[in-house]
Amino acid sequence: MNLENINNYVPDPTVRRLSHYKFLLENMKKEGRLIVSSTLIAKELGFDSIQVKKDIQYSGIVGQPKKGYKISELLAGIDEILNWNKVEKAILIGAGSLGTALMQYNGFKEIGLNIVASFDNDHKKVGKFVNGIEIIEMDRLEVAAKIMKIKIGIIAVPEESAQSCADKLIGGGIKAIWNFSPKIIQVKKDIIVENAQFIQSLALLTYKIRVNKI
Amino acid sequence: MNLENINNYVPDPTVRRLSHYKFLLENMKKEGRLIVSSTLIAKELGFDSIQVKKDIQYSGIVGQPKKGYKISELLAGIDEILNWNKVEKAILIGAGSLGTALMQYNGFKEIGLNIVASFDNDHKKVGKFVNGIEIIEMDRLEVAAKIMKIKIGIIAVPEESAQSCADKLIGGGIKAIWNFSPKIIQVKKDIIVENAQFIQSLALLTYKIRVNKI
DNA sequence: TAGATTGTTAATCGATTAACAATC
DNA sequence: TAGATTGTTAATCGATTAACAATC
Repeated sequence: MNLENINNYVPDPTVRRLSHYKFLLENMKKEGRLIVSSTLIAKELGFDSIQVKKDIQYSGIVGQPKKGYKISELLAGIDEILNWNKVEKAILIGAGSLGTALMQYNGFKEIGLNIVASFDNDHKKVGKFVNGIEIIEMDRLEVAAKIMKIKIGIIAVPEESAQSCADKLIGGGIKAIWNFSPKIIQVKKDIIVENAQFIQSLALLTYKIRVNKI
Repeated sequence: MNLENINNYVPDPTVRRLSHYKFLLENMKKEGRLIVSSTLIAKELGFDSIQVKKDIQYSGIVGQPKKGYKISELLAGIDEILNWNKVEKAILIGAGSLGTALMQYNGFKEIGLNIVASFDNDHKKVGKFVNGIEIIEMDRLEVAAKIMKIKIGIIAVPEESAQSCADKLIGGGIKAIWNFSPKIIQVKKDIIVENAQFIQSLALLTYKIRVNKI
């Protein structure tokens, strides 16, 4: 473990929950609320209040006994941990239905993820724009990624081409890959890979259906 | 904990990994391979071989020392655990870009999830078909769900309407919800909810980018 | 046989949960 | 004040990892 980062370590389950606190707190802020207790967050999200308190500890934000935490401070703390207070450019591979859905989703900008271009090898799609994002020929990926100094690549292609896409992204200097294909990709260990496969999530759902005899 | 199910208990992280073994093993089967060792599975997926061995134990499948496990037996065991050997009907709410992507994806049928209809309150979309799936008026959801005896509902609508969609699904007799909206929905405790929010996954990616100073 | 792999039990690690004093 | 909530330390729980005999 890297000693320099030891104080920044946050468990993965906590990171996942923090993303939910973010959305809840943004809504509360919009409604004009200023202070929130761990009890209320827990109640709204169906979590345990002790767990919420523990999660908040990682942000370093301190609250006031009897009152709770300042929502603005909590939001700033969460954005800091999740790195959502900086804008990061990303490119997307695969302008199929899933890729299109990702381009259409406007929520990414709010948390600092800016999809600047997409790539596809279907010539019918090349040159078109989806939600302001151009679809570019696949062959130009590596050069474009290098010129734009992109660090994040998003893979939204079928299983068969996921590995070759990952190789191209890495060839283009990408450091982090968000993989939506069901394929586990092989990369050098200095490349960060996060799998967003919803098949994993479906496996949990169908497993629970069986166990609960529904 | 339910004693009747105690022998069927499988940890969530194992369930997630099993879904990956499934895809890897299906590919190996296609290539004509009959036997596989935990070492090879681990190597292909970047997992630990001891962990793979442990995961396989949950399926009850026994292997042969020195040789490994029969791929066909492993696949049957995984399908059994994940409940992927039965066909389950599901309905989808929200025929936007994400809903469309889900309807276009043909991989669900292979694991027994059959999306039989989708619902949307946009009259321009109602009556159209996406990949053979009809888009039906929202008002007809509850009655349709009851008639078709649907147990699984998929939510692919914006955050604001996620809760009301969940209520409608439950009103229609649905027992399990696969939620793609960033909203944590409130349900009675006998309803199974699985969240497929990719924002959670993005949080992990951007967190790792910060910690690794990429 | 030798060596790789399985099967199983034990040790370790880390996240969750509990407990409780301090605080406003 | 009384009581709810924070902050922090300890206990528990469960998943991962290690160890090793059994096996072909």
